[in-house]
Amino acid sequence: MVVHMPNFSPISIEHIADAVGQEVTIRGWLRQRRSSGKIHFLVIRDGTGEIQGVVNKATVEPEQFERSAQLTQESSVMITGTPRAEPRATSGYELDVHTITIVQLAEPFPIQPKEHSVGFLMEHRHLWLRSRRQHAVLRIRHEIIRACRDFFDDRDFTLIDTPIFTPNACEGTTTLFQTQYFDQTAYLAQSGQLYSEASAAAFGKVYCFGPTFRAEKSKTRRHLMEFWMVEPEMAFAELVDAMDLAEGLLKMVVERVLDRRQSELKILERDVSKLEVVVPPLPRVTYEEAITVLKEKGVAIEFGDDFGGDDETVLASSFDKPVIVHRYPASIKAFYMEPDPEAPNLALCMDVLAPEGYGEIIGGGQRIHNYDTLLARIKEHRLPEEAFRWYLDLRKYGSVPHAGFGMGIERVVAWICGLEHVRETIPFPRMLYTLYP
RNA sequence: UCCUCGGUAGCUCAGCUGGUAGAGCGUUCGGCUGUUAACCGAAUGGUCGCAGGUUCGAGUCCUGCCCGGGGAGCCA
Repeated sequence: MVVHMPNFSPISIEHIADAVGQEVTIRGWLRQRRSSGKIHFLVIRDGTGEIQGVVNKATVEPEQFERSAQLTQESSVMITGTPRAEPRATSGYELDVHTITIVQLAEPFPIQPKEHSVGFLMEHRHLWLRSRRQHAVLRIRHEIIRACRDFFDDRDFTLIDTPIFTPNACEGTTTLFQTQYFDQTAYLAQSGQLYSEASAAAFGKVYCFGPTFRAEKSKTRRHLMEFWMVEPEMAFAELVDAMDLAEGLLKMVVERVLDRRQSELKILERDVSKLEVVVPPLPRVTYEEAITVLKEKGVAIEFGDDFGGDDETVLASSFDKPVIVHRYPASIKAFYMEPDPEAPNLALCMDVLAPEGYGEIIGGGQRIHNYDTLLARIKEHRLPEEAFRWYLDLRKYGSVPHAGFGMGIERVVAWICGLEHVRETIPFPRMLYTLYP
């Protein structure tokens, strides 16, 4: 199949403004064709943008006009023509088409420019990715991931990736995907944190960024079975350092998307004023204060209860930016949380709740650095001591206070894009009972 | 695991107290020189999720099962 034309180098549609008046070739797919008898309008997308091509029967070769009449939705094409500014076009530019090369004439495309059910679209996720909305969401996802990496790289964190096959539960509470690792049982990682703690003692400031797996049968708009998490961990750091870091990270992520992805936010019809207010300082409340706020709003909750999805929404709606909630009761948090020296029943932990009901986007805190305290917690939680031998070792050889957190990428993307459901924030979502495509 | 809603044409849906299966979009053909989910005319389209049952007669009523949407718990 020929995809190179001898005399023209292809240009991407996002740079079409630079080529006004010159003959150029674009390579892409036909989003839509409209016809008015002797004039055809071809909407072409190439992954960077879209442009309407005009094929005028009076000015093109008859065989070119015939060819444009045959084109079906999503046919792959190479189109040579001259771009010009056009006030009637939605993108501001149009292409006067001279020649059309059909790379492949597409069969009838399942996804039409009309409403479809979520089930149908998910079944055709591999094709749905071509839509304007999905394209915008995934470009914003990319921008968010790039902002996270830049944030940590700029602050001298070292990227230390953690394993996906693990011998045991990191936290022991959530359900893990079990698999065979030759002749022994292994589990897919639910967090890189414990390994990041080891890395932090070697590199000082580290982060890991990878997929995590939870086999919980959660069926809500906030859950996926496979999702991506960025997890920084810092040696010589305490709870307040983790909170400061989280605040800085969120600031940078939101700033970057507002700065570089305005057109995508517009496609998604996101109310950007809700994002523009996300500037430090973020409100910080203790768990106890949060319980008081909830009680004042009439929520039936008592000190010691964990927040449900609705509680998080009520709490977050009291603020117009993400809110940091810290010092939860140790009893409802993971075993490795450092106890508060001023109130040993509390943990030096924090969660960040996104506004507008998007829920917990960050969870973390300060880790136990004392050997005896950690061993006692492992026993209390009835965790297999042998499996945690290496983790306990970290408390024997130069242990220091250390802290970090994990940020769930899909929830952040859902929040920033203003989406109803996290399933659109990842190219191929893994959901309860849905593994195809 | 529990609660709840749904499954009818390729897609989105309508189908009343049981009585011959419908529309729009798509597709095909024809018309139209500025369309924006174009428009106009014609043609095309069905194992009513599956299996039983009630009935003269079931898309419609009953039972069981399968699949999907939304939510709860749990979590990021």
